[in-house]
Amino acid sequence: MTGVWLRPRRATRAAPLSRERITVEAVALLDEEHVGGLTMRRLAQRLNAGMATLYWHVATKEEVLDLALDQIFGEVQIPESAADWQDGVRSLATAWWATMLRHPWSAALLGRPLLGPNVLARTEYLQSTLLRAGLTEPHLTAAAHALANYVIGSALTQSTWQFTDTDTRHAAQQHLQAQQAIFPTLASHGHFDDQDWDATFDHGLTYLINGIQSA
Amino acid sequence: MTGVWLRPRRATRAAPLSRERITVEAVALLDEEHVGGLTMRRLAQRLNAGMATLYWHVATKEEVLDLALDQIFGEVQIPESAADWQDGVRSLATAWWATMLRHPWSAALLGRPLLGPNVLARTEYLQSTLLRAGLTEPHLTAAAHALANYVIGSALTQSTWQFTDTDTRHAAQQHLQAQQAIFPTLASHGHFDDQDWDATFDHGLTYLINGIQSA
DNA sequence: TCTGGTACTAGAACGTCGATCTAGTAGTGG
DNA sequence: CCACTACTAGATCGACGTTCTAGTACCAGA
Repeated sequence: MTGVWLRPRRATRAAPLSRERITVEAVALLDEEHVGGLTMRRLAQRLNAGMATLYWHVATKEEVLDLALDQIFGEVQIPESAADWQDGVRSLATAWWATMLRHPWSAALLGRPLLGPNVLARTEYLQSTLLRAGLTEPHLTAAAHALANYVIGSALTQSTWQFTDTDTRHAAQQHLQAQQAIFPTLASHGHFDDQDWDATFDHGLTYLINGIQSA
Repeated sequence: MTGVWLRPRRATRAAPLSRERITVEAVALLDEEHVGGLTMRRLAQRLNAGMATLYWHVATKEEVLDLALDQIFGEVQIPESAADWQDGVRSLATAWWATMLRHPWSAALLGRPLLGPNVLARTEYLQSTLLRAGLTEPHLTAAAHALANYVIGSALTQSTWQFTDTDTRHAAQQHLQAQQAIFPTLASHGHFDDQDWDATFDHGLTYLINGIQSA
């Protein structure tokens, strides 16, 4: 070769992989294809990398899921100024719930300890808000867990329902109607009917907050 | 051969498989080895059957999980007589929660529609109790879902914690202490400390019931 | 007593997964 | 120029969910 200009540029390390890029791509993949669609192979492929490259940055698939889960909790906006603690708690809980529904796969991934920085920051806000509201033990712990568990449970059942295709939903309703004699209340009050989930969530949250307030 | 008594009994179809036996064995296997331990091969082996035999009775592994999940909800005792609706609701919710913790894998399986007969029967009790208490729409739906979601969320977070080995739990606590500057409330109030989970659950349930009552 | 069909069974096979192994290459500090 | 670290590709492994092939036991009817 006679010179730099003629010699093909050495394949410049294309786009070095990083834990951040993996996390972002994992979230995108999960958003598009849910939990079952995330395989290490597909993730590596989308990142234009091989398997070993992926495993260089990450020990297991579980780690990828941990990273993806904490990543989306970063979207939950922490209230900057709230009129009172009820307002702050309500804002955080609602934002948390909305984020999980925006990434419905997140509910299916919850069976793991949540220790990422984003989760901790939001839990810290929740607990400190309740503390400033004057709650003491054991109310503080109980209230914080109750609120978190309510949000998690709501997001889980709702995103499950959201993932169930329309045919199955209709079949479920008919299944219930057919057994009207056994489940009269469920059948007549349409437990599985499509409904205003936002309002139902907010309603339940109000019950809980009021219950905490008057304790 | 000269007679029935001397002729060896035709290998009587050893122990014909049934959906019930599969369900029971699946629950046992899940109890012993959690979700990851349940494979169709191992399940078939424990039933002294081959793969095709298992798939004759059941279409997919998902079906097995659906059956196992509904099976354990049969353990939840439906209150026969309750002093008032608060009492009935509290009994059901507590029994539900306790059952899920007795089978901690159940929380990880929740991301699926719950349409089995046992689940429906308990949901029917919950909703009919609230109806008899005088709740009307939209309170009826909101309260029923709030209670169910609280139970589910509590069982999920708690069985997750229960599955986390002691070392990891200690590491998590130290992790939190080390970041005391960032998460002061969590660090000082020991959000991840071992605690009386029963009391915490009951406390939160009281908040919710009181909130519903005064609505 | 035969015959066809249904209920049920075993074992091998297929494709894909998470994870690892082998075998490197680009860039950096000495 | 050399060794070292950071990083990469592709083949490979064992296990999984599921399906295929090839039956066997039993029952109803002829």
